[in-house]
Order: sequence, then C-alpha cells, then structure tokens
Amino acid sequence: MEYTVQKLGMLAGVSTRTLRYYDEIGILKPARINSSGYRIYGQAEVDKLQQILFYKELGLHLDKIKDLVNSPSFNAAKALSEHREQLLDKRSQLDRLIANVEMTIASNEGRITMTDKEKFEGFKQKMVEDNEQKYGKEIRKKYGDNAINNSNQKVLNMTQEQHDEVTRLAEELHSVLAEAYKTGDPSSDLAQKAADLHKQWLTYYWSEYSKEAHAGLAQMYVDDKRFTAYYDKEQPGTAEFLRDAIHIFTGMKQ
Amino acid sequence: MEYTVQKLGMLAGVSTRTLRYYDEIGILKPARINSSGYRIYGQAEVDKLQQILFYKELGLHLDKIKDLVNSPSFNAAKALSEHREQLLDKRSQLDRLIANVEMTIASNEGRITMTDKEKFEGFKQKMVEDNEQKYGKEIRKKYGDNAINNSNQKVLNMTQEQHDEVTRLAEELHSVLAEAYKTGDPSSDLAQKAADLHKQWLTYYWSEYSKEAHAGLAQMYVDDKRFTAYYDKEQPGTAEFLRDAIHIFTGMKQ
DNA sequence: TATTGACCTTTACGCAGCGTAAAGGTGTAG
DNA sequence: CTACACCTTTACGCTGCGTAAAGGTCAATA
Repeated sequence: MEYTVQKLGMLAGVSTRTLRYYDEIGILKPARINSSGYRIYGQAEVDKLQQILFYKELGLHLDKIKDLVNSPSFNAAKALSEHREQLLDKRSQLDRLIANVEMTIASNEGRITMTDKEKFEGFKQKMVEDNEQKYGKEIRKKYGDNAINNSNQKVLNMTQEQHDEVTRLAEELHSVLAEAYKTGDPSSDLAQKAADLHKQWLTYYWSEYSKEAHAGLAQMYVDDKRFTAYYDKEQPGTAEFLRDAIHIFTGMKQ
Repeated sequence: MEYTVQKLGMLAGVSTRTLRYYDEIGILKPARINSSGYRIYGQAEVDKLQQILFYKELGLHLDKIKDLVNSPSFNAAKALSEHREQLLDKRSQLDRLIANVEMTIASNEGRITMTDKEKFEGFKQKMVEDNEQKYGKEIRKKYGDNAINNSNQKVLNMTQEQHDEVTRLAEELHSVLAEAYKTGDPSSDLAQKAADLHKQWLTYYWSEYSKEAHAGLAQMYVDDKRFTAYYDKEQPGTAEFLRDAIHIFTGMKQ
C-alpha cells in the first residue's frame, strides 16, 4: 500500500502541511519521490509516523522524537524518564498556579466594595502574599512538611475580619519596618518588633511555623528580585535589613 | 524615583528587551521620553509592572493582561475564573500524559530483551493500549466511575506473564478479526469471538467492565482517526466492523 | 480532446514572547 | 579626550505548524 501526503494525512489524522514539515526537518522522509515530484510513503513510513505521533502525544519535542525514531540505539528509557521528571515539575508548577489563581479569586470576591485604588493596592499586596505561598510551600517541602494544601485552605477559609486583620498586620509591619530601617540596626527593638510582626503575619498563611522556614523565607526576600523590588520600593536595602532582623529574631544565621 | 530600562529591569527582574517589547505592544508605556529618546519610568509604572508580572506568573497571556491592567473596569473575576478552568483542564491533560509515560517506561523495562523489531511492534501496540487507557478513562468518567487510577496501577503492576498474555490476546484478536472481516457479517460466530477476545483483552486494563463502556470504546474506534488508522491498516473498514460486532456482542446500539 | 476539479508542488509570511546581534547615539568618569 | 557603559531602533531566530499564493498533475467527464 502506497500513500500520497493527503492519503497518509487522512490515515493518521494529521495535516499535509505537517507531513511536509516532517519531511523538511528530516523526521519523516517519504519512501520515494515519483516522476512528478509527489511524496510517496510506504508501510514503513506509516509505522514510523505512528511512533512519532505517539511520542508527540507524550509531549516530547520533535528533535527528541527525531533522535528516538531515527536511531533505535538511542536510549529511549532515559529520554522517557527525563521527560517524566519534566512533566512532574510542570504539574507541581501548575498546582501552584491553580492555588494562586484560586486565592486571587477568593480575595477579590471577599473585597467587592473596594475602590479601584484599593483594588490595585490589594493586587500588589496579594502578589507578595502569593509569593509567600509559593515559596513558603517550597520551604516546607525542603523541610519535609507535606501538609501542602493546608495553607491554601487556610487562606481560602479566611473570614473577612481575618483578612482585614492580616491586611492591618501587613501595614503595621510596613511602617514599623520603615522606622526600624532608619536605625540601621537589625537587632534594635524596632527591627525585632518588625520581625515579630512578620511572624504573626506569616502564621496567617502557614499551618505550622518554624524558625528554619521563617529564616529561609527571609533569605528569599533578598534572593528573589520580585520580593526585593517590593520591599525595597521606598528604601533600597529594606529586604536585606528585614532578612537580618529575622535571622536575629529566629536565631538562625543559616 | 525614576528609572531607565535597565534600572527598572534590574528592579523587577526582567530584561530590557522585555520592557521594550511591553512598550511596543502597549502593555507598559514609559511615563515619558527624555530629550535623548530614553524611556523614563516612574513609580506608577513600577506598580503596573508588578501587576503585569503577577498575572504573568498566573500564566495569563499578554493580551489578556493588557485588558486587565489597562481597563480597571474589565471583569477581572471572570477572566480569572475562566483561566482557572483552563488550568484545571491542562492539569488533567498532564495527568494523563504522565500516566502514559509511566506506562511506557514500565513496559520497556519489562521487555529489555526485545529485539529492535519487537520493540517497535511493542510501541505500536502500546499506542493503542495507551489510547485505550486515555479514552477508557474518559468513558468511565462519563459513566460516573471515579476509580480513575486503578487501571494505570493495574498496568504498572502487570507481571511479565500477564504482559505476555495480553500481547497474545491482542494477536489472537488481530487474526480472528481479520478472518471475521472476510465474512462481512458482524453477527457471525467469528466476529462475536473477536468481540469476546476484545473484552478479555480490555479487562486487563479496566478495573471494572461494563457493556456501556465497551460499546462506547468501540464507537471511539470509528470516531478517532488514530484508532481507525491502527485497525484499518490492513483492511479498511475493520474498525467499523469491530464496532458493529461489539455493539451486537454487548447488546448496545447506543 | 478539452476542460474541470481535486490533487500535488515550492515559497513564504504569521503566531508569542522575547533572545540576540548589529549599527549607532549619549552620558560620565578618568 | 577617550573609554566605556549605557541608551536607541531595526531585524532575524526560535517551535510547529496554519494559511495563502502561484503553479504543475491526474482522473473523470462533456
């Protein structure tokens, strides 16, 4: 049985353009070219295309597939298990995304009467909160805490009063931190008060508090540009200052 | 505080190219252009960029983000909950992908001594098996079966002998079906034997057998081009013939 | 036999979100 | 006055094709 592009395309459920493209990049060449320049495929090409489509369904990129189908000696097992790792990473990334989106929706729903200005302030605040969530989870994974979904549940179940309280805490932290920063001393009373406020704020998001995780998050405030940008917005160096204060507060120098 | 492209880029952790691109597509325009043509951003632009990056983290496309940040009246809640649906779909797609990849790995590991030819045959067979998995799950969802992971576990736990048996069954089905097809009668003994073999084969993959699901799968053999391609490879019309036989076998006409 | 209409060919632009030159002007420190 | 680090615009490249456009080929029909 021989096939032209369209025949093969119909058979396999792909477009003729796809087949031409596969020819072009050398992933599936026709068995021969007839006198009119037509691409003619045979049974072997049908089988090969099946494999290609199978790997594509698994989400592999065409260049990887090319290696797989063109050299049978290629280590398929290794390629597949690497690919599996990537997929798992992708999924946990997706899980975080979904949690963040849900949190944002919940937050918005709870604050319907906000003015536009407040709304945007809320978004900004929310961004940092979301990042807390995200990195908080990573920290907890690092420290072996597996109650991953608790924090999200906690946020989603937060009442309006609790939400107001956490917002108030964030504002107080903000102003105390700004004052403390002027002293230049992370071990000062004000700075330590800021660290304590940060802890209180944090406990609204984390189901379990640990000094290690708190100190780790503080470090991330410095390492991650988005955090740094948020905290340093008015006074450059504030993120670093907060980290130092928290490290002293928790007694962790990492 | 005013920023040039690089300053703002450093602050927010994005490249200068990105900022120029955002200017180009009108998602984030600088506050003003100075006498030398430099882009100058102010505090408002910093804030807006934060929002943009936040939405980007949520996986929204730039044109959606543009709507969100440029018109505060835009229905953010709706956009977000639609986006949430998309993410959930994406995740279940990913779950299926991961299951398929794991099955393929497991299958490969169990058949290390295969010759290259057998390997490729195995891949082809695997393709249909995987599709069985995939659509089998969809059918079961349709019929309210929530034991989704059982089938995958079943395949992963399959012993070598079971794997051989299922392969043998597939081959027998193949030849019986080819013979039955010649009779042209889906109610013939041979055709009904083929349907029964198909049922036996199927029970290796599904934790629960139901006539409805079996009949539904048979219909998919006709509707989905990849199935059709596989079954019709030698005799066009075989998929349809098998469907008819199974519909008679199960007593379901849908 | 001529024509029609369904096929086939190559060439090439477009898509998202930038990365990465290239070619040139600007600002400031030594 | 010269480096040198910054800024600008223009434009090609990446993936995996979709979608014309401009033109040959093949089988059936008038």
